[in-house]
Amino acid sequence: MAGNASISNKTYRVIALLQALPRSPHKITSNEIHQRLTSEGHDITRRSIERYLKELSESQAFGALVQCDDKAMPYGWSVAQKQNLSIPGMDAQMAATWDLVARYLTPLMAKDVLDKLEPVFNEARKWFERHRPMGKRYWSDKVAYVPRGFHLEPARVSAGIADQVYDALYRNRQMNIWYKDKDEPHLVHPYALVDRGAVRYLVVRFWNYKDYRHLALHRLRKVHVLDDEVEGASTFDLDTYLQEGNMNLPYGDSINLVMRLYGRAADHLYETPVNETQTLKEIEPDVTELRVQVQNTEELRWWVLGLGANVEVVKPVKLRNQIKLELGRGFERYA
Amino acid sequence: MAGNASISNKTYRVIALLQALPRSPHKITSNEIHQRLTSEGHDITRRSIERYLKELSESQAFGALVQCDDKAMPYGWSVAQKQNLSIPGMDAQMAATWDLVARYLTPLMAKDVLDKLEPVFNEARKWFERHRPMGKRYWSDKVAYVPRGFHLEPARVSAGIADQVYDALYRNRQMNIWYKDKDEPHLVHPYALVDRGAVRYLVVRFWNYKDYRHLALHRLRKVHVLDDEVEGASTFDLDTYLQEGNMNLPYGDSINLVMRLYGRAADHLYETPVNETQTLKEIEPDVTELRVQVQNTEELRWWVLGLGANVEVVKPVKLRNQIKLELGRGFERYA
DNA sequence: GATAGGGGCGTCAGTTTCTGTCGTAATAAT
DNA sequence: ATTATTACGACAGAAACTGACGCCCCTATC
Repeated sequence: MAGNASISNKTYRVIALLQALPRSPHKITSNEIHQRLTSEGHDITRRSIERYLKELSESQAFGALVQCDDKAMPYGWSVAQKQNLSIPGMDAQMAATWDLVARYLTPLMAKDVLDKLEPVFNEARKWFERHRPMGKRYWSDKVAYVPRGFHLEPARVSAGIADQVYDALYRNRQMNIWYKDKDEPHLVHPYALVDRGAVRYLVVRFWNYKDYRHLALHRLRKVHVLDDEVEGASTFDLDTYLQEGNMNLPYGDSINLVMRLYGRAADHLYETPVNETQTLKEIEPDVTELRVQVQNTEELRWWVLGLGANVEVVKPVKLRNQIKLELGRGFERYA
Repeated sequence: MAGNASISNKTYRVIALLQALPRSPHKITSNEIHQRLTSEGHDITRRSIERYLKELSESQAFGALVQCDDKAMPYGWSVAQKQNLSIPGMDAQMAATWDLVARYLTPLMAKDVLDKLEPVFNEARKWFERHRPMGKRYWSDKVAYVPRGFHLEPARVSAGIADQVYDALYRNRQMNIWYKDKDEPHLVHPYALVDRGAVRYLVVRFWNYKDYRHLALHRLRKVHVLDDEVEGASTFDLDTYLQEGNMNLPYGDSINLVMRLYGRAADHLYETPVNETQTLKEIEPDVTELRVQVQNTEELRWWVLGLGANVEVVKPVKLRNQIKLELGRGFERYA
């Protein structure tokens, strides 16, 4: 034991080892683990690591947590696909929370992202399974999540593509991409990722071009990450890029909205205000006046239009006229 | 060592111990841990557990993971507030995924739920911190999440209330609640939780009443879980309850919607279809016909209205007339 | 298909560390 | 005041862990 804080305690070594393991289908050799642990300050022989791995993979203690692919000779070790171990462990509250998170995210996020979260959700599900009160209703039968708003299907991103894109983005690497049905790869420099809920866009610059382009992730057929660095990565600033309106995002001027709400239309705003600047005043029976400072965006217009005849925009006049015009033109469609 | 699979391996014992620890501010005594591990099949003395706890709380290995409250005599052990340890450990993909999940959920979920997830998000954040490429842009500077739809603030639920409600619901326990500004507690039987995004409702029956009521979680000021069982918990069925329209949820008849979309309004439906029954056909230049089978709900009408003059509902005639009427009445507001 | 470099694993013996037991002092509970 | 619990130091036998070494098998490369 040299002077530094080298750890010769099996427990710590094993936990560090477990943390070094990738999740299947990725895998790692005992040699790589050895290097990694050594670089983390553990003073340990490779033999010990081999022993730990063997023991863990044979133990039933945490249910086939550690897997070994011994088909090819440098064995590949990994954590089983769906297994997960959290510290602190699950309890009722946490399992309920994960259950809720799963419900929230399932309609919202792309499949490939959900797949990554699956092991955690699975851990929560298993907790319920194990602690299921006999003859009683299951937790998930007691909870419903019914989000507001109309639901559209998220675009599908093939497994593995997103991983590589994230990797390139994270490590500032150029990449070759096969886009849509083009056969030729294109060399691009990735700068940022913009998630619009259903669709994720990658902000890139094509080789030899100056301008930024936006690629929808689900249109990438194949990706190959290169070793060359992205040029100018440190000068690109996503915030200002978005603020400049480059992606038609809902950034608008701040306006002081005054709106009349009829009937029960205002009810939900008491529970869930637009933001903290909101004030509501009942100016006559069944008529409530909303005043709030908001961004003047496309989404705001959707929201107002969606409320239909239950609302009337008073100010700003410009927005009032826009809404009026839109309603009028819409009505004409049906004439 | 008796005949059964009792585990006398420190590593496994310690991991089991770590999983038995609650997260601060909850805490557990060494005696309780002993009971729990024993019931899980570990054959171990309390002394060993005490030794493990001491060792873990003094070790720097996982950064003050285990805490001890030694102010009062049966010491209270816990996992530190923000600490978390996942197996398998973080990698770039997973950290990026958690970062994204945090972005998705932050505007969506109530504060108390987010607090529970904080340690995981924190673990991801720390991973980025540790693997930050020198002088390079931070991961979170490369990613933006800009959800579609107009954002309303989720209602606030005080910390601890939700925990107790979940607990009562999970364990089928009656509870006393202090609702809104009423001073008196009410005895209720909780049956289910319905999450509407911004607001969570608890389906309960008040003591001595037959009908079900809905309580918004953020209106509960205080909760006291009792030891008495909920009556009739096993006969209550949330699904049918909701289907019967008891909560004005967006469950509607299935209809075959035919709609004309003008200009670029149809574009996003190619990327993010309504559902798998959707078909799109360009019937004339700049006019696309959408056919899809959907639930005829309030949210559908919001969506259609929100699209304003860019769409025209063709069928069903009933919906067409509703939309027409709504647009007409809306327009009149501005006359 | 020969050969070299690794990788996996059996063995061993010294050493470390782990464990249950017991005793004591301090702390809560009654 | 008295009783039950708890924390913790000490100890010694037992268990396990470890690094070293060497053999054999696999794989890649020529």
